[in-house]
Amino acid sequence: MGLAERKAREKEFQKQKRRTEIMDAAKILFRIKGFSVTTMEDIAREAELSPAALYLYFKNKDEIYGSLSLRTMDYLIENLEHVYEAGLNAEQNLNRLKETLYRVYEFDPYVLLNLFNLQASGKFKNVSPEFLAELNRLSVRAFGSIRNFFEAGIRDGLFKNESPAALADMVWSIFSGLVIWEESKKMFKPDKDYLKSTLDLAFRMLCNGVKN
Amino acid sequence: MGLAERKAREKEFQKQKRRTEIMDAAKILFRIKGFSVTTMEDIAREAELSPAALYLYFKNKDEIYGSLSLRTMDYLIENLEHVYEAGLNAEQNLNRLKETLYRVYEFDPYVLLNLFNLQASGKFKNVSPEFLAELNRLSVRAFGSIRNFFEAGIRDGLFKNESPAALADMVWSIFSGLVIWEESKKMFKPDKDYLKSTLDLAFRMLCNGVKN
Amino acid sequence: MGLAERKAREKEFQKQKRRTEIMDAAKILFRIKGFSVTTMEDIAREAELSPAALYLYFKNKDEIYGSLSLRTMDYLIENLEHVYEAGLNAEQNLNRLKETLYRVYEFDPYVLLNLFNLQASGKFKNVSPEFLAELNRLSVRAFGSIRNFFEAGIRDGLFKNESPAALADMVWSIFSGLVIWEESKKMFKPDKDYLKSTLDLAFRMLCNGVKN
Amino acid sequence: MGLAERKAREKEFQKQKRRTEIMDAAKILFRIKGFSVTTMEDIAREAELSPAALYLYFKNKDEIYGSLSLRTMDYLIENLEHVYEAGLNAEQNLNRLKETLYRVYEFDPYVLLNLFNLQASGKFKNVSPEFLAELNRLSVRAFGSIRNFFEAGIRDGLFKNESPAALADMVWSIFSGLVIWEESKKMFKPDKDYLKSTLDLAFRMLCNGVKN
DNA sequence: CATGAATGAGAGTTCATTCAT
DNA sequence: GATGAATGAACTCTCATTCAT
Repeated sequence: MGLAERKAREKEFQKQKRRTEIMDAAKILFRIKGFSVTTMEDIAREAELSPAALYLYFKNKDEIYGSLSLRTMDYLIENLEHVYEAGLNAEQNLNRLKETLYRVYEFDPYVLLNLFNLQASGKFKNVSPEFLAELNRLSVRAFGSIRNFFEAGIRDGLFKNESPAALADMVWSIFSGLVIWEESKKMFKPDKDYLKSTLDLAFRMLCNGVKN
Repeated sequence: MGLAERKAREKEFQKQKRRTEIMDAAKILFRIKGFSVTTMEDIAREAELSPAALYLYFKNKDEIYGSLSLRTMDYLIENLEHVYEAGLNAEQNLNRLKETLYRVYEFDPYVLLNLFNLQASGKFKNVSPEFLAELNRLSVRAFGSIRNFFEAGIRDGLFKNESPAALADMVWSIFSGLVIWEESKKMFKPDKDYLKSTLDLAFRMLCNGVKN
Repeated sequence: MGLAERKAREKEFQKQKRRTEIMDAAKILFRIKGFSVTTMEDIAREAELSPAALYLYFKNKDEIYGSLSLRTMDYLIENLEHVYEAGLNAEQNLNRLKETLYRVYEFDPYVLLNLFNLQASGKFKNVSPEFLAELNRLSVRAFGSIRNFFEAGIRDGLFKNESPAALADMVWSIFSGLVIWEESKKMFKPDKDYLKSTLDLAFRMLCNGVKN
Repeated sequence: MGLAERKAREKEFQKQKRRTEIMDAAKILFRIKGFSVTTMEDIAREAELSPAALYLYFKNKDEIYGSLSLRTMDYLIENLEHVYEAGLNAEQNLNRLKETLYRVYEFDPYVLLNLFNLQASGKFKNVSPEFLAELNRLSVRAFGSIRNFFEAGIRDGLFKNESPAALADMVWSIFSGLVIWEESKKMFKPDKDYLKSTLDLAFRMLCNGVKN
């Protein structure tokens, strides 16, 4: 009993590890080359497997992308859930939001961007409606968390009385815009990382604009 | 000479017109479906031509994308060149910047986004180094215009003494982030256009943050 | 008017000719090798085209098979419709039926056999339900023609009072059984054609059994 | 010697049992889906083994099919060998033939059909010439048994003086034609079994035609 | 003995691109 | 100048088969 069980767990663990390896390989390539330009062979080479092996772990290419998106979404939601902390002031809370967004960026800098863009488009032929619905549900929830952040802040008198949804739109846009822009600059000077400092600046400006 | 010349000019004009038609067709499709998912046949159908005819006006698919990018870049630069106007206050000048960006967005909402992202990537196999260099030159110049805007504003005491380049980064990021985000929302509710109002809000916040 | 129309007709004719060439190539190969073993490249080679060219004339491999089946079905129905002729005796009418079946065999010896077998199976992934329904409709009609033949013969007192449907089953079975069997013998001795003589014998026996 | 030998025999027995299980699994699937559409994984699942295990008992997929064919052939020959019984009349003897064929059909309704068809075709890449020769030898022998049946009947004055080979062809064709046709009807109405009754009818007609 | 994991070879299909007309 | 017809190259995906464990 003990042995068989441990072996089974070991197996499951190995399988998950492989899935993760493949997803990480794909993440890098999708980021560099884009989804439809990245071939299964590219991913396989990056993951040091044969193309056929990928199909042991994912049903098809779209599912790799899908799993990647869901994973990032989960991470995003998990991190956004408890950002706002009563008792802190406007600066401190906005800072917490900034740090959270930056953490998510470090986890997966690019998939996030295409996420919303892609979920409703006809681009994916092989993705199940269930998956799309799930993705949609998660993105609504993630966005809702940011909106709640501002709602709470306004309620507590920290922020100006603007529409929380509009503020959430704005923060999210600034964040993703920065990611795109700084990522593209990295292509010329791959070593430097401007994101952190530009993000700091943006939140400083934003803070001035939004706090009461 | 008169006749031959006029005919030649007429020819040239017709050719340019066709090129424009093709580019406009491609612009729409790239925006909706993405570059690599859009086929030459799609473009041809949209432009009411045969696929083969496209090759009379462009060397290949990448060149269509390239021309599109350059055209947008030209438009962007032209519009950004004289945004800052001495004698106006911070609000008024930022407003002019906002209007300009919005105008450019209306001209070409999507190519803009991928522009920087794509220029250095391996996505394009058939693009000449010359083209890439040209694109690079233009984007540096466009970005420089925004930087100049802030430099002038700071010199005139309108804006806080932040790094002009960082401010330019920020404005450009906010703008492109908003476009992506609002475009993706359009996929769910295609009729509404939130961009204008979110852009207004963002610039209002920004103004509070940046003005002296 | 005259010219354009003639050209259009010429075009259409060429297209039909190509479709026919492809179908004929496929027919030969499906017969020799079977459907799923025959590759698109096989068909292309036989039709002296590139594999890609096949897709200009048929949506996919299944559709080639489908068109082949429908064509044969049409031919079968057309031939079976007016076999029975009042005023002739049992021998003469059965002879007419035999000749008709033989003619159909010469037109398409093998597709016929798999036809019924395949129409209800899950073997075809890419075939539209409409197509399957059409195929079904045609096979019911073809079979009905043979049943009608016996009904009429029984009504006119030529044949014994057996179930017409059962007699039709029997005739059709004998025919297709003979085709399989004689075709398989041909594989060893490709030059001889036993079908005609075995069919003659079978109908002679049958005639003794069925006539009044 | 006793122990080692018994163990060896036990081993051999177990091995044969497994082979049989695999063949039975394959038989079912080949019948339902056809040879080339049935995958090794399908067979393994049906036999409750891993795909790799199949290769411990058979060299490859073709050999599974081959063994299946040989087994059916053996059964067929064994059953056909002593059908004719001197002293019985035409009806009774034909009845015995009919019952025998039906028994063989119940043993293996489908492999039988393709058997002859396949043996000489290019469908099998991995089948040894020895196997094909063996299969050929068996089918000649099986067919010879039916021919002998009619030879004996004609010699005894039971049947008309037709070519025994032609009569054998006919009987075999009718039988296999009926099986195909009734099997394909089963796809629409899976519950009913018309074969027995249509076979009865056919042999009744045949008997009228062939008996003296 | 049995299998999970892996893969090479090849299938169907698509599409940017060419070229004779 | 314009295009219908054709194709080579590449892509996604499948599956019979192998092999370390």
